[in-house]
Amino acid sequence: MHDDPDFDVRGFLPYLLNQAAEASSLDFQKVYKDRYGMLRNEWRVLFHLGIYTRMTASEIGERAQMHKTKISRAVQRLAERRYLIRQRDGDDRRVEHLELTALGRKVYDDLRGIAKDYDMALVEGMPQAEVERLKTQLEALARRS
Amino acid sequence: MHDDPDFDVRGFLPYLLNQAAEASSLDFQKVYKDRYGMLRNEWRVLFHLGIYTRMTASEIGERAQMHKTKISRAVQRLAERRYLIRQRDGDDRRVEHLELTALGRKVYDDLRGIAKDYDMALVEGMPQAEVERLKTQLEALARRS
DNA sequence: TATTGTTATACTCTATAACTATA
DNA sequence: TATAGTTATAGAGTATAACAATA
Repeated sequence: MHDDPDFDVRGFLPYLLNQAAEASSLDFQKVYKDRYGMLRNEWRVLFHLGIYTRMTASEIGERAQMHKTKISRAVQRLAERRYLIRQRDGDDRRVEHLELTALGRKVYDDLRGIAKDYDMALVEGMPQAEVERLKTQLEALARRS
Repeated sequence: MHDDPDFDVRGFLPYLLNQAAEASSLDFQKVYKDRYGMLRNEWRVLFHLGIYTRMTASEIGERAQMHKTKISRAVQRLAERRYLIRQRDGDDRRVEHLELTALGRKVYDDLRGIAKDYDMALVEGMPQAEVERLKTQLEALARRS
């Protein structure tokens, strides 16, 4: 075991994923931070609302695999900045429906455009089919465990 | 741009990488934390010393893409636990050479064995060639930007 | 009793500047 | 002046328990 040659920890998947995630996130992180003063979880909530239009915190939690406390704080800050509005549900008053404001949508559109360019630059020179396979594999890993 | 249909932020690579990294790291994190009270950067320094036997902090920094302050603190805690020893360089007394102790190597061997099993479980059912390609792609993304 | 969302708290992780001791 | 490594500090990110309001 001490001399087991057939496993190199440098190729340990969680390690490689972390390195790749960190390196690939850095520049984009600066964009939503410097331009809009947003944190990562706020960007995540924002883009989910950008896609699904109207969601509750619980729904975002399921989709984004985020704990409710993260969402609660992200929503609060996004509401302060007038990027979203909250509407109490009429039937179940524990629930809040969330939607982007016009301003929030502008921010989303801007960031989505930048994300798109950024994404393309990351996989530059990589055949489209490989990109698709990579993303599918990452989705599978994210769901696993 | 508002209605640009050809980019779905859910497939944004930094996002997918982060989700996959986080999900895939969780269980293993518990092992080095609960069993040895180690933090992530300590595990990283430990396994680099496990592989390269004798390194300076700067060398680890280059290999692992870690800032010197992270290494400094990780080394300190590993030294406190007697997992490594530090030796001043004779020629240049600013430099310290780091090596695992017998205890440190035991810990490394244990964690490496667990990492191996863990890694295999993560890619279970995936053809070996695809695993290799995935890891190569992640290494490339980690080096980029 | 269970669920939606909030608040409090502690810990982990990162980034940066300022420092020391050597060179 | 520059480099190897340390210390201080603030901010970002996570995890968990306890809570209020509602069902």
